[in-house]
Order: sequence, then C-alpha cells, then structure tokens
Amino acid sequence: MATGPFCRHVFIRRLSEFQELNAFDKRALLDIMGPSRKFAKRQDIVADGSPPTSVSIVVSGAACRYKLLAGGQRQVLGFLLPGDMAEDIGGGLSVLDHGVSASTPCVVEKTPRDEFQKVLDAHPNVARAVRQCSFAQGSLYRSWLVNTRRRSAPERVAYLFCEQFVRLQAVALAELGAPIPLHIVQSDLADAAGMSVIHLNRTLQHLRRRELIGRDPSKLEILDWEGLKELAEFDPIYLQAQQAPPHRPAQAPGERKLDGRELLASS
Amino acid sequence: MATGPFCRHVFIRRLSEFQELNAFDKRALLDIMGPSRKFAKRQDIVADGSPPTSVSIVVSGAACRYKLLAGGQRQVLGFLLPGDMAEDIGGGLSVLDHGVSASTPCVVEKTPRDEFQKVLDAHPNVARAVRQCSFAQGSLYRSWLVNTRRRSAPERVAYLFCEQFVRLQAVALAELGAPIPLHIVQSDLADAAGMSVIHLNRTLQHLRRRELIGRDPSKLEILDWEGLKELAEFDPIYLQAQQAPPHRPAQAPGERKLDGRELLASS
DNA sequence: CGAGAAATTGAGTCTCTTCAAACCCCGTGG
DNA sequence: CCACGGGGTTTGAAGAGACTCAATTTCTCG
Repeated sequence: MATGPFCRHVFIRRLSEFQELNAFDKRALLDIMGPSRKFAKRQDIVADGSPPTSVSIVVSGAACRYKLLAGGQRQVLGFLLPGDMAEDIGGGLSVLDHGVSASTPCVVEKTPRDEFQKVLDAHPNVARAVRQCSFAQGSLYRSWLVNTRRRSAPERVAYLFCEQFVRLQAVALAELGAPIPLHIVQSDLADAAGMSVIHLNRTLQHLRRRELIGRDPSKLEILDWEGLKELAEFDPIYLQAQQAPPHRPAQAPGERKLDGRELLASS
Repeated sequence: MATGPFCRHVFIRRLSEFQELNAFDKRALLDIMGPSRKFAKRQDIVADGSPPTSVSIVVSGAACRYKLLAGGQRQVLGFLLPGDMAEDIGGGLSVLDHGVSASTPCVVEKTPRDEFQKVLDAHPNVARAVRQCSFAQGSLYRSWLVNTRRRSAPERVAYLFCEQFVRLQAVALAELGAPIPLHIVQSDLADAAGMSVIHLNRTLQHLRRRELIGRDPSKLEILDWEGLKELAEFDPIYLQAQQAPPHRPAQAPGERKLDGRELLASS
C-alpha cells in the first residue's frame, strides 16, 4: 500500500521528515502527482520568467537553480536533490524569478499548481510540511549568503562540498569513504561558488594539495571530512529537519512514525 | 471595527497583500497578537541560537537579520520593515540559525509560536498568506545572493538602496524626491553589502560624485532614481506581491478587497 | 565642552579576475 | 588505426578591486 509507513515516493518521504502525515494526507498527495518526465543534462526544467502553473518535484538526478545576469554571468543559487520542489507553491510572483536546469539527467514530476493548492488548504499537515520545507530553503539561502560573501575561495568551495555531501547522505546517495559520482563540471561549480573557472581550478588544486579531496576531477572524493568541515567552518545544524514532531489532527489507524534509519533503508 | 477592510494592524495589512483574509481570519490573528515591546537600537530582538518559541512581528522601526562568523565578521542577511516576521513559524530548526537585531528603535509584538500554529491550521487563508510571505522571503534571499556575489561594490550598494526604497515605499514610509531618514550606520551597510567600512565609504563617495545619491551621510537621498536602478540592474518584480487574488472559502459578509491605494492611505 | 562613535583619508598588499594559450581525454570520421 | 576536433581542464602573467592597518576629521550626545 502506497500510503503505508514505507511509502516509496521520495517527495512524501521528504515531507515526512518535517511533519508526520497520515494516510489521507499521503493519499491526497499521491493522487495529484503528475506523470514523471525525463530531462537531459543542461536542459531547463523550468525556465526563468515562465509563469508558475505547475510544481516540479525532482525524483532522481540533480538540478540547480540559477540566474543569468546581463553580463552573461550565471549565478547558481542552489542545488536540487531528489524530493526537492523547484517552484514555490502559490508564491506571490506572477513569473519565476530564476530558472532551474538539470545538472545531471533528471526525472521530474510536474503537478498542476492549483491541485496542489487545494491539497494544502484541505490538509493542515501537508501545509505544515510544505511551510517547513520553505523555511528550510530559507535557511539554506542564508547559509549560502554567508558563505558566498564572507569566505575565501577555498573555504567557499569546501563549504559547497560539505553541504552537498550532507544533503546527498540524507537521501542515501552518498556515504563517507566512497567517492561521490558528482558529474558537475567545474564551470557549474564556479558559478555556484561565484568565481571564475580559472580560480576555481586553482582552488581545487589547493584543496587537493592539502589532501582534503581526491585528485580525480570527474568525481568528488572526500579524503578528510573533518579537515574539510573545519576549513569551511561547516555546521550542519541548518540542514537538519526537526524529526517529525507528533501532531494535532487525528492520526490514521495503523500509522506510525518513521525513524531515520527506516527512512534511509527504504530508499 | 478592527477586522474591517481598513484594519490598522500592519501585519494583517501585509498578509492581505498576499491573500485576501476574511473577518474570521483577521479576528483570529488579532486575538493572538502578543503585547508590543520596545527595542533599542542595536538590541537583539531574537538572539542567534535561541529556541524559536515565539514569532516576533516588527510593528515599527527597522531591524536586520545577521550572522556572526568565527573571525568576528558580521554578515547582514536582510532587513525587516514593519509587518515583517523575524522567525519562521514552525520552521524545522530547533534553534535559530541567525539573529535579528534592531537597526533603529523598534516596536515588536511577540506571539507564542503554538498559538500561531493553531491559527494556521484552522485558517487556510492565513496559511496561504504566510506561505506566500515565506516564498517572498526566498525571492529576496535569491536576489541578495545574486547581488552580493556578482556585482561590483557600487552596484551592490546601489542595489541595496533601490530595494530598501521600494520596500519602504510599499509600507508608505518613503516616497521619491523626499530624503529617507535611514538611520543605518555605514558599518551596517557595509555588513549588508559584504565589504569593509572603508570600502563602503569610498563607494558612497563614488555614488555621490555621480550624483545618484545625496551627500548627507545621516539619511538616504535618492537624487537620480533611474540612474540608480540602471547602475544596479535593479528589477523590482521580485518584490511585488500578487495582488490578493480572490479565494475559495466563503467570504465574510461586508468584506471587500483593499486596493493598493487604500492600503497605503490607511497607514 | 568633552568623549566616544562615526565618517573619512592615505598607503601598501593580496586575492581574484581577465586574457591568452596549452593540454588532455575521448569520441568521430577518414 | 590515426588524425581531427571539441569540451573540459590546466597553466602563465598582468592588472583591477577590495582589504588591512593606521591616522585624522567630523558628528552627536551627555
């Protein structure tokens, strides 16, 4: 049964990290999920300036939010991993203020925004979960803001790696010791860290020389997690979701809380 | 009557920009509003690392979100104007990831977080409005992220001025032609623009020489709005709230929509 | 009127950028 | 099988912007 505690849908798993959902909540969400669609590397999942008529949920692969500037520069605003939503549900803007494109091949589900809105109105638990998601986003933005402006190039890059690793770990896509198949090109990384490709390259060499990361440019291998965290002043608190606090509306019979172990195991 | 269309509470006016609220919604909000409290300039309204047990709403004055770094540096993450909320309501974090302090003397209302949560669960309109507020926050963070990393010092500062002006205008605290009594010290501005005070000072002189802003350091006088916008590549779309779209639940009798003119006039 | 805070100026240094070019890996077509 | 080509990566060198340290002036308020 799709609404059981081991629900496989990555989006519902994500929401459940923030807020316990009952069977009706899950059912309602599953009912409105759109068909899944594939996106090739570099393809836009949602274009900057398009009207937000749907909500896109990344099911697999990685994507990035970005903004192009007049000078042709590109700033990456964040990465999306499985379970993340691309658009704000019911955001006030009539058009999107940034684009989202696939960093690796992606599978995405698009749901009409109105359907989603209805579920939110009818299901306070879901509304809470989405609210918390959006606050978590805010927290992420804040950390990027600090990181991007206040740290040196090596620290900035180290920070990105730390964050990426922890987030990947949370969706069971990475673990310490194993190299992470990050198919992100240096120019993407440079756009995220806000520096030129040349400087990014030199920065990577610096991190390699300090034996913090591996030498293979095609993947990310963390050699010294503690050292990387220390260099980046990385503190993962801001990434941690409150562990699904119990809640007000009647709980559906047979439901129980997922613990972290199960969440990872079921993916 | 406090719940009428000309409701004077700045927070309800703010929410109404995003989402039309009925009399019950407004009543419920007014009922839980905490007592107002004064904060002196520089005083913490909420401290970094404190548990988010309440929701603080700025009623008058200006405040800023900030984060202190290990090196003693401070990054300002955004400014709060009347009607803004300091904490995320029901964010997943067990402690705040940043502090909020008064930039000018402030009046703030603190409401217990749980009360707020209950209103959100029971009032989908309010939930929508808050959701949209939080998305608007996200939009603001994104623009800061771009601004902070991709623009030169004069552009960055010009951008901050543009944004501040438009936001102040939205709450009827500023208008073109009149100098704005911005009691923000240069060190705050420097922390927001992410540069040293010295460099900020030189940047201001640069903007003055170009006759974009006035020479008085104690207030912000915009001499050439168009020029400032152009320099900053400033596009205010991201600040615009959708103009209170009509909505689903039954509208309370006697209620009608506020238009922008009335909103400003009633403040 | 004095003291401290805020704003301003000067000088030297370093990070990061830009421009330019070489390199390397890998898939393609001759 | 190998030259060709192109994206991605790496290297070199010069210059601009921003930072730090240090000192001076101006403002503001008790």
